[in-house]
Amino acid sequence: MPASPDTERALRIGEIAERTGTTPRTIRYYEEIGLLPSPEGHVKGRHRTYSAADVERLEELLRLRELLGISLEELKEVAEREEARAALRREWEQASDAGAKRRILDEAAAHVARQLELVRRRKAALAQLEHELVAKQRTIRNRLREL
Amino acid sequence: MPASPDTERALRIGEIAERTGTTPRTIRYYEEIGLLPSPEGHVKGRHRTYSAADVERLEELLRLRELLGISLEELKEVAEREEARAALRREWEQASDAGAKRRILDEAAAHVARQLELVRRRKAALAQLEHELVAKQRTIRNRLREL
DNA sequence: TTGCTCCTCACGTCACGTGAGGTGGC
DNA sequence: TTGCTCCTCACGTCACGTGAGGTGGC
Repeated sequence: MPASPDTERALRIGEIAERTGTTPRTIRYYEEIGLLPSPEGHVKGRHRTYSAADVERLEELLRLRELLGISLEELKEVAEREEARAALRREWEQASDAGAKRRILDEAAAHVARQLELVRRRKAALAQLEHELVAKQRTIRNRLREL
Repeated sequence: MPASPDTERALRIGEIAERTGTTPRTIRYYEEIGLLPSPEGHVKGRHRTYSAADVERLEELLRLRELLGISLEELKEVAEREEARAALRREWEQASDAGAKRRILDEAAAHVARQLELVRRRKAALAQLEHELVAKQRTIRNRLREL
């Protein structure tokens, strides 16, 4: 019994689905359209196994989808950009001079700025809606007090 | 030429779609599934006409859908509840004693409270995401300064 | 070995998009 | 009358849901 090292636990699709609040079908579909990579060492017909890192990546994607309401096609672009930047980060230490480093950081900054922009616009719209609801609530309470 | 009274302008489906940021197809679909009422005096095969009040109602529904991500089935329930409350409001002045008025207001308050709850939960989730992005941004800026 | 959960088709569904072919109204 | 936009089918698509029938692993 080689015994999984406990630090890098292998999760089955049902477990990762539950942890991320989604379904196995959704995860397989995301894999099918290329939004998620085929999990490490998966052979057709056999069980998929996922790592804790996979949970985090999926969680992140689902959150962007849920909160920003972006399509899977757009989400794919986001994921690809993040993957590209992750690859760059791995080469970071050894290869790059200061100019290259600056370019990588500039790109990362632009990426984060784009997402922040979307998040803030949504937040503002929600705040507007909230204010309107609070105003309604006040009106109702005033009328109740008048009775 | 009777000339439209200008206060209650009749809008065509393309116009109301543009004003609410959606498409004619979506509006017809909402009508088809009973989310929107068939517009006042519409005969099959002939043009639909909408009022300014219709624009507001649709805008409201689209906003809830967009920002809260609720299904059309749930949206239908919301719309029906609002319709019922609007009907009650019209009867408000003449028929109801203080007890009935209180019940109507209590129901309205509960409705608004439910929506506020949803809006605030979403806002909190977005705020969390925003904070994480801002933290990332800070990290990137610090690294840039170190160059 | 028994029960799970997992697997792969494959068809169904929700919320529209997109023509096709035809009629209505400023 | 000419050009729009509108009309009603009806099929297509995106993002999965839901069995059907079968195999894998603690």
